[in-house]
Amino acid sequence: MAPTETNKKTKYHHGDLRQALIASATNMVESEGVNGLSLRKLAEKVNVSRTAAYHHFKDKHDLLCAIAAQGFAQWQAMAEVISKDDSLSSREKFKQFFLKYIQFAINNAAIYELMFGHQLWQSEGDNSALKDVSYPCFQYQVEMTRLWQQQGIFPSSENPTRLAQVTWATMHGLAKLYIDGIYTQSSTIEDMCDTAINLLVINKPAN
Amino acid sequence: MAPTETNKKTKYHHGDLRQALIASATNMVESEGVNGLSLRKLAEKVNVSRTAAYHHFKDKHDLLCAIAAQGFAQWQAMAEVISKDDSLSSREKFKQFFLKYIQFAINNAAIYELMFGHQLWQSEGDNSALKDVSYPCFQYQVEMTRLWQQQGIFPSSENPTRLAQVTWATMHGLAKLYIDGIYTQSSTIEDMCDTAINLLVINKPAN
DNA sequence: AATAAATGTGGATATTACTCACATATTATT
DNA sequence: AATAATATGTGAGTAATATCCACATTTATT
Repeated sequence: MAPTETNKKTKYHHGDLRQALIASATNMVESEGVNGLSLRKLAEKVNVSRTAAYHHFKDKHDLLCAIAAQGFAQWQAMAEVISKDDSLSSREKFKQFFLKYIQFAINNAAIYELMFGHQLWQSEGDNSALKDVSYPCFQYQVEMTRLWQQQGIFPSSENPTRLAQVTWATMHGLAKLYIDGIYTQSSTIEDMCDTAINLLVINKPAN
Repeated sequence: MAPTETNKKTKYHHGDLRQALIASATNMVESEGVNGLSLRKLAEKVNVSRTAAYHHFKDKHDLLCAIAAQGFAQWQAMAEVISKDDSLSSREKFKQFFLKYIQFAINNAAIYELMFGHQLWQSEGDNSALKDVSYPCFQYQVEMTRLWQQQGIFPSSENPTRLAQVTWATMHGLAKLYIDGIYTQSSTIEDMCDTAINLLVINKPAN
């Protein structure tokens, strides 16, 4: 997309307002939190009228869903990198998976809140866009869990979906614990992860 | 309805407006979610002026903190009942603790969201009232964890605080998973809890 | 070129949290 | 008991917000 527009100073149409809105909104959410995002301030920042966004997103909820969906895509990409890294043993892959998840959540705290918060999931609005991207994301983790069971890292007696849910729950709980500062101080996050992994994983038999 | 208002003398002062506000606000949060609570509608419901609440709570945030604090007190009471029940073995106590926690979260979903959500914890406002009640609550769990370690339910090699953090994280993650309907269907909550407990606890040695 | 569709604009509305000046009830002090 | 201080109520008003509406301009389709 490089039409002859460079010489035009003020063009009526933006060019790619939708992407500009998502990008700028993501920034605002990251820097000021979810509640720091208002459509008016957003419009100001993108130099566009207050109501322009409504031609690209049904409402604020819809815009937030788009931001969260982007977050899921990012995490999915990271997970695939770990999964396909042949230099790692299965055991190391799980550990990396766990640690990178926490790291991702911490580095994108406000986006993470959006991805997994009640604001979008519990809303009555249409969050199918969110589910469409998050569900395969979780299914991917189920598949990895299945492999980990075969490698003896998790008990093969358990249902892989349940196992994936429990490991995700633990990761999610730790991430929230850290991000919101509940029951914890920031210095202990590594210890917490170590303890969690020790508990969840079947210990390698001493040989 | 339709009370004879002619002979009824409406008092200028309410009597115990603070408690009435907390109670009614709790109801509104439970039935319509956190975002369903507006101070105006609340004032209407309690039959009081829009601004009356500001004599009892600094702002909306302050009122929400009071609701959440009440939630912590309730859970603390439930935890103590389990802990002091002599008819339960230590192992059964942990299981009960885990299951009752999830049950509490599900039965009070909106309040639970308030208790552990970013809205109050991440805010810049004063949430010391919240921390004052939630911190002892967690310390209690640490003490119980210490005992469970002595009973061989958790590895004694781990730091009890870390263990309590990890078990709380798992419980919290499962509760959120269920409540928000992320990655899960409601029918599998019991299986998920079973799997979680199996993973976290040291298996009783076959005898 | 004509027309339709997409994408922009400013004006308007309803809801919201919150502030302010003031009214009335309760209590503490004399 | 009288009075002062304090607690607790009221209504008017403000600023911010999400969203709707009628209309303007640009782009795509025929």
